[in-house]
Amino acid sequence: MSSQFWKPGTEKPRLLEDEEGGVVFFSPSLASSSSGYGHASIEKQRQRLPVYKYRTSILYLVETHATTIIVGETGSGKTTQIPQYLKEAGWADGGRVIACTQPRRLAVQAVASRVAEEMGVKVGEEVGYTIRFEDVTNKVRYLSFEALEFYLIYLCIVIMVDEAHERSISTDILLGLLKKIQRRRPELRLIISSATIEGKSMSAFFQARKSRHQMEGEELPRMEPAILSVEGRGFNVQIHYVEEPVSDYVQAVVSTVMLIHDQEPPGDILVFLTGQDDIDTAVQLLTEEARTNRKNSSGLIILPLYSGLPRAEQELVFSPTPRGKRKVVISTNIAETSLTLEGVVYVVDSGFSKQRFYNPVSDIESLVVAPISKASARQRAGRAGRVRPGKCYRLYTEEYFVNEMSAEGIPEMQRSNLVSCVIQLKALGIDNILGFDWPASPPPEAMIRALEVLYSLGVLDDDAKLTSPTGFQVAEIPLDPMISKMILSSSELGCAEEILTIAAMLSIQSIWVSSRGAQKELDEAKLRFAAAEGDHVTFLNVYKGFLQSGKSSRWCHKNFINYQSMKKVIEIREQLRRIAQRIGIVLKSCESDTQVVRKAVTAGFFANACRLEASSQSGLYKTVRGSQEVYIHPSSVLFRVNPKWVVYHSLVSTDRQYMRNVISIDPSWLLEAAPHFYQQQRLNPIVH
DNA sequence: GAGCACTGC
Repeated sequence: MSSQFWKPGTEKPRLLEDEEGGVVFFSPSLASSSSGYGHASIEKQRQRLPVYKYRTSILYLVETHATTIIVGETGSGKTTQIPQYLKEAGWADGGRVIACTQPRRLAVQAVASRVAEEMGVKVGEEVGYTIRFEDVTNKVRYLSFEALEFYLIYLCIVIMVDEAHERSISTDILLGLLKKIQRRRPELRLIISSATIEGKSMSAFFQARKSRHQMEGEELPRMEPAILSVEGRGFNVQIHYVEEPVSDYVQAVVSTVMLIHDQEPPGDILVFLTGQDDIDTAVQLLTEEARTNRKNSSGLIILPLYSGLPRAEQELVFSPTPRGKRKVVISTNIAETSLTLEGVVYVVDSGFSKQRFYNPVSDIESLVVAPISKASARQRAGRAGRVRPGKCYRLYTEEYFVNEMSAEGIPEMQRSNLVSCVIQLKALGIDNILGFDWPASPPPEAMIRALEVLYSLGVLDDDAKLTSPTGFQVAEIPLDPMISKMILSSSELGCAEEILTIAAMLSIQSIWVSSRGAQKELDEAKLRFAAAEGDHVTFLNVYKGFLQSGKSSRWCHKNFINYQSMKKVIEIREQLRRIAQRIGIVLKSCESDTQVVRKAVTAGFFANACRLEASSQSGLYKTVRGSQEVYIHPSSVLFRVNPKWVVYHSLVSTDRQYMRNVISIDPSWLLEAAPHFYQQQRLNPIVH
């Protein structure tokens, strides 16, 4: 392999889409290695990608270093190209596999098929992918740690962890695991790809390892990570700051957008705000402003963008801007990483986003508006430079950006509930959870809380080992352990068919069409399905109705139900049913006996039991466990009904703690479901 | 009377 280094070039790279996706596996090459690349035009296109001129350096660094950190913003083509370079250089020869992980599954197939196309093969041949419930390569899914290790040791030779800067829980687990595995298998090469310069802390993480024995004359890569910077976006973005801090960023957004529209040449505007509230307000203000105050404002097309938006409305932002018009998209963070808008030349950055925080003491996750990091700010700005040089207007001062804004966001690991994370590690056979070597350690309180919850569910035993069979079964189900426990209990209670429906319904965002304009109609539609027992039973009614309609989209429309969501529910339910069957769950229906359904829900969610305060006129509940003050969410069918005892599926913590998806229960079920958790004396004074 | 964004053993 050549040891030639790349020398900085002068040519500005042409901009091409950087794909994002899930897990791409390059299976061992069966066909002759490089003769399959028939399309000269594809070759040319590949060579025009910014990453191409780093090809030699990347191959050299991977050859000589155990870990290579590649820093570069999107648009470089690294996701699609680097695995191909490695394959062309022979890394996939001899039955070895090159793997690349991605944080978002939607685009996984997209990357895989794009790469397959470039290589002139079919997906599943030399290029494959693995996402939830779907494994085109048939190599990685449902493996225990031993099997995973086996897989990594004997098949994977290079693993590229893409978008590592996002620091999601799964990325951090993966990084911790890979470091562990690499110690035992020094020939394994890692590529950590990150959009931010945090490469340095990543480097320190992979550097800090115990020394290992190296055989005399053994050819092993250097252990200290290499860092390579790859240029990404094609066009400069000029940054503008405000001179004084703004007091009302929604108002500031409105005036900035109008300013751009008045003074700047054509080009779409992308605005980053925090949530639906902000966005709707801004859209309204801007629409009004455009209508009344400005003469040339007829050319503005103002569109909101957030994930809760109905599909059709979401798609409006992708329609090309008509000549003579200017599109203004007012978005949440969804446009920062998940969606890419073409044609954006101006970005307005409020400097805030909604972020999740977790309090392990109260066991409550909350969503709060918080300042973004520098890394985030850069990512937002970068969205202005995709088609030509752009401008980014930051609604905060330069002084603030330089001196006060934190360099990186807080890793998800340090601001989340960790039950799923702990069970995942346990399932991988990692017993010393508290001693696991994380890229960023989670708060010990959060770890301990997660262990407690899993213990109370009967998933872990006194030695914090997975119980048999419950623990192992729960670990097989790719859902929150409380949901999994609910499914297991439904087997004994004879209502697994119903509970699988509920589990599928709970695992998607919302089955209702969100329509602020037609709120009344939506509420009325909901009433048609509303069950006195609560939201879970209401889900069963909706599901039944959907099936009876022949899975009709018209029926959904008529009833304010999101057809896309229902299709997903059917799909997820089918997948869960397969898993349930495999782990030995008795798939029976309880017909219309809703009591057993509620008992099964209670068996998983007993920790979320709440009692209505006797004196409360306002629907105030307190959690049985921690006496937290909570309220039923206005979207629940039990809103204003306020049964005495309920369990909830999740809490939304805004100005108040709201229980979402609530079901009424009998308190005696709590003792049945978790006698160790609710000792007799804790409930007695309130039961009677 | 109210919903940042993702994923899955």
